[in-house]
Amino acid sequence: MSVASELIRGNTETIILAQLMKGDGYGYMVNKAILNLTGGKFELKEATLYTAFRRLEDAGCIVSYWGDETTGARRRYYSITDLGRASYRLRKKEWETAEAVIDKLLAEGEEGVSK
Amino acid sequence: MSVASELIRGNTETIILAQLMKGDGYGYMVNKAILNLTGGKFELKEATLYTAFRRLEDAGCIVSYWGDETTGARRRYYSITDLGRASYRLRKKEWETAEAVIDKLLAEGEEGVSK
DNA sequence: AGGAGATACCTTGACAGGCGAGGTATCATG
DNA sequence: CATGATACCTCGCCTGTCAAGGTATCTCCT
Repeated sequence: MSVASELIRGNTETIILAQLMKGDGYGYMVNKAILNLTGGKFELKEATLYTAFRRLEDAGCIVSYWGDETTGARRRYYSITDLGRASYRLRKKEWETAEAVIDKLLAEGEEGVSK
Repeated sequence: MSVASELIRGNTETIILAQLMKGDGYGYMVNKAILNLTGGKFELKEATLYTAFRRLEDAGCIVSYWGDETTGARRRYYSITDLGRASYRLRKKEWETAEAVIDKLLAEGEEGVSK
């Protein structure tokens, strides 16, 4: 089952930050990494990806620089900042809270739920 | 920690369906039930709640009828349909898939992640 | 030589869900 | 008779997603 993007919404920036926690990366690479990690179940659309990078940079969570490729297409690399690392940890906690809440609420529909 | 609504987005209809799986209910009651279940951590805003009911009804997932209260404010009750029950189960599965994917992607940011 | 496909970036405009702010009406309590 | 709870509804804005379009480079096949 592929993943409904409506359910990912609000997590794209955190997902990107998680990738950058491992080291600098560029857009296309980050997207492929996500695609591979999820076994093809999920992929950020380009427009979504680049607008998320833009928001993260505007917020000071990441900084960017052009790579010095002498061959092939140019690459804009992104590096996570201290603010970005702190933001990642906060967002992850928020996700875990939301996850627990939704799990609980959705379980309400199951039969035989004991009090 | 309260729950960022951006992270709940896309789940409100499923949350409502989960409540209606337990029996007919009206808007205000459903919202209070959610508030209580989450210990005040999460509450649907009225505008969100009623537009979600409208969408669910348009989609044939629920049907509504006016209660016959002889006192107090009038109540519009909602009843889940077979289509709604099927939709609930599907949406719940989709949520579980999304949850697993996001968990995996967010774990990427942790240190000491082995290959 | 030339076309296809991968790599790599970007922007615009539309869409959909959430919600602030406003409204209506009834009832209980102080 | 004012306040707060109950209970419903709508309008218009905001924000994140994404289809569709664009640019440019490189490799591979024919």
